[in-house]
Amino acid sequence: MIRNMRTVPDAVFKSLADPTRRAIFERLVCDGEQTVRALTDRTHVSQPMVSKHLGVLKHARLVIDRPDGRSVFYRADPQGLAPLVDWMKFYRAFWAGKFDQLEDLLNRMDQ
Amino acid sequence: MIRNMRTVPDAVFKSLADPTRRAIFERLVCDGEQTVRALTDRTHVSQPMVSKHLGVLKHARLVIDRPDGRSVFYRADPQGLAPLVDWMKFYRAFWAGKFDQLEDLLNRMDQ
DNA sequence: CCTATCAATAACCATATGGTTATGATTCGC
DNA sequence: GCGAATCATAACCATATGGTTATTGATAGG
Repeated sequence: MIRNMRTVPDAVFKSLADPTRRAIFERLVCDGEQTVRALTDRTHVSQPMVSKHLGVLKHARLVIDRPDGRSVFYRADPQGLAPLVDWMKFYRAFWAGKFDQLEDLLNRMDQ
Repeated sequence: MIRNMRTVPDAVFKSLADPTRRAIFERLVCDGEQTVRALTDRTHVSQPMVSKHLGVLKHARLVIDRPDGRSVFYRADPQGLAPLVDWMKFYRAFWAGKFDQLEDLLNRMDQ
């Protein structure tokens, strides 16, 4: 349980720490599978940078790539957020009954 | 709603990206309020570094400090995780019914 | 084929970041 | 009051990181 917190892949936290990278991830979530080109056209950074960011996201298993011809399509992978959810679960369990505010927040997640 | 994703404070994501900082935060969660000294004794880094990390966590509103004499006690603030929860909520809403795995994970958060 | 397009790599740069030791500012115990 | 303890800041260093502009390696199209 507690050991879980240590085994959480750093990669996920590090990946989501950069706003540009989050923006790319959000774009993939909202607009679905897209090529590097399409993503580049919608960010303010260069194509190589987009490729780099996608590489980081891929390493963290937050996105999945699908090469097709000379294009490479990327899509968000929901399972990639599992480590984050597990990490939150730990705090929820620990704080249960102690801090009502967090409890409320997590309850509202279930609306 | 979608705008929420942009207004999420970077500070929280950036704070949690560093493993040493997460370790300090986890220590505060598990063991409760502690002085800088106590925290320093339980990490492998120097006292100034612990102070710096605590400064970052404090800026992200993940911890609260309480000076007392020459000691300064720090404790974790549950509300500080709210931005993270909101961010997750967005993905839950977006993926609801689409990706069962994430749905299951988030449902299990409510046990 | 020859060229244009696409994505990844290389080479490079500036700055942010995590770490250190030294110093300062308070406060406590004697 | 004086020395020791506690924490923050300063000064500094090495490396990681986000960014750029070439360049390369494929593939698609005329």
